[in-house]
Amino acid sequence: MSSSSRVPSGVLQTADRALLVLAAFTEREPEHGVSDLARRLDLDKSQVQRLMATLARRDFLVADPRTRRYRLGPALVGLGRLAERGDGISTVVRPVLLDLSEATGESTVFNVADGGRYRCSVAVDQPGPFRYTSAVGQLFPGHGGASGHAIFAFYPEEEIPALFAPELEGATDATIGTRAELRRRYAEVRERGYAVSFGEHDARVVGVAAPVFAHGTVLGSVAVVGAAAHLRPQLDAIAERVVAAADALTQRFGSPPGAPQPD
Amino acid sequence: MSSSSRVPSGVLQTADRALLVLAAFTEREPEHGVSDLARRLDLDKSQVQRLMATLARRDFLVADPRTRRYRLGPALVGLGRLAERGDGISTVVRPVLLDLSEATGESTVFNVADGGRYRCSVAVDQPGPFRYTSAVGQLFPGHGGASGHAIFAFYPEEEIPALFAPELEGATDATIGTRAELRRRYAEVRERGYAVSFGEHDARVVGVAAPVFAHGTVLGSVAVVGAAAHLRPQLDAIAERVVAAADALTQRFGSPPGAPQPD
DNA sequence: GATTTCGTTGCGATAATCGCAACGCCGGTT
DNA sequence: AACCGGCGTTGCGATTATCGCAACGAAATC
Repeated sequence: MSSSSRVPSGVLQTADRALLVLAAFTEREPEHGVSDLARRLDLDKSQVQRLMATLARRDFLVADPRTRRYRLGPALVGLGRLAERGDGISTVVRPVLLDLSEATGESTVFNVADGGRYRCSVAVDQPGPFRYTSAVGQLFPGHGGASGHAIFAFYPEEEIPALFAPELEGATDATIGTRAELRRRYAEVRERGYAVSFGEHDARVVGVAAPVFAHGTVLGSVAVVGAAAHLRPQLDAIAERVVAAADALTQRFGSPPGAPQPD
Repeated sequence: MSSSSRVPSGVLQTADRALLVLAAFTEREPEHGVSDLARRLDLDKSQVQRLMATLARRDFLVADPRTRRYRLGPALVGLGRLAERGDGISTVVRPVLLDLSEATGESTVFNVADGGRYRCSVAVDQPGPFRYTSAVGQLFPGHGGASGHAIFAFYPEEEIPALFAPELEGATDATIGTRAELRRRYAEVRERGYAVSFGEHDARVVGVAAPVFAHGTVLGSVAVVGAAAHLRPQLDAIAERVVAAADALTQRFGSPPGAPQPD
């Protein structure tokens, strides 16, 4: 063993290390060499080489023959989509939403980015004066709503126009505001860490949303949606809870670089 | 079994089996119990249980506490998206497209489903009379084009209306034809196994596309796009090649149910 | 052209894994 | 109710796959 890596008994070390190798790939570092990763994971070169070869054989990784470095492979694409579609996610997300819903007394949603739009993935409805019931699976245009802002504010700025292009044709400026205004709102959201929408659809409905990241990119957002009268007075406290919930999910969807999973 | 499973030296058995466990999940069978999988993979219950526990600890699987069965977990979502974004995929796809492009003398594209649309993922341009140059990253409405038909013809029929809803509002019937006609075309595509579009965008451009599957769902499609004068005379031969290329990619993105990966 | 760094492979000691068996538990059946 | 079958889980010893070291050739760097 290296040092403190006591595996909690019943965990297969070799398989676990293979998962650590996969988790090492992020948006900022999408490719790794063998020695590279060996140092980072504090494992022997030979071990990492064999792990990566094993992963590559099943197309979980692919080796760029030119650079001899590895990238995430096609096998993960299909699995990722299947994971997204199935309700394994809701098993993880729902408890978090339930907590948030209970703490705030309002409905909560988990939305995931989908092209330039976002899709309602998991929803917890809180019976209240304005029953805002979200339809799981429904697609929303990305440029609107607190959820949309919380997601796309963290996209690379140059990708935004292409993503929104299909929606923006034919949309009036009144619907989405000018590009410049959208960019300004995104800057605000990035600074605060969460987005607030005051009744873009319905004046009495307020949304508060925070981004969920995975491996360095925005994956989706957690939102509280409820009556303006309820939410406005305690906006700061609620925003804090929303951000906390989103951060908790970020941990589950892919640990941020440098923070190993707890034992 | 232990007799014939000679691992090709340099492959870590335990890690490899963990990948086999992941690959066992499909659209048709999105959840598995321990004994269930143990039988299917011909491994001991205890071994599979430890594998799944290891995967679950890193959130690659999640256990439904009620049923005690496992589903694909959130960690795969982030990885899948990252794999889709990075160009590890093109490392695998490009050689296939190059072959197809060389064999047909036309441009080839690999498109992936994205919401109700599809996005150009990898493109190989063949210089010709009509240089049809595809922009990687570009989004197209799902109801059009051979690529779109090859993809969405294999979607569950009940999902189609919701997926296309945002595009269909404001679109004229002339653009997409009636719903009934679309459904009829999809039936054709499913029967043949590939889709042909005769100049929907440009009368001189013909597209031939076949679906790529992963774990039981359509992931995207491979298409040949070229001058009608070239393609029409040899449509059958080209379609056969397109289907072969798509099937080859299906193998790499996730082996279809029942067909284990070769050693 | 020298030198470092890389990815890969061989091999023996070692520790992790494997398979068996037993356990407690739940759900359906008798 | 008692029974039974199947489930997921755990302990444990023999075995075997794994690990770390060292060496190798090739490629990149200076």
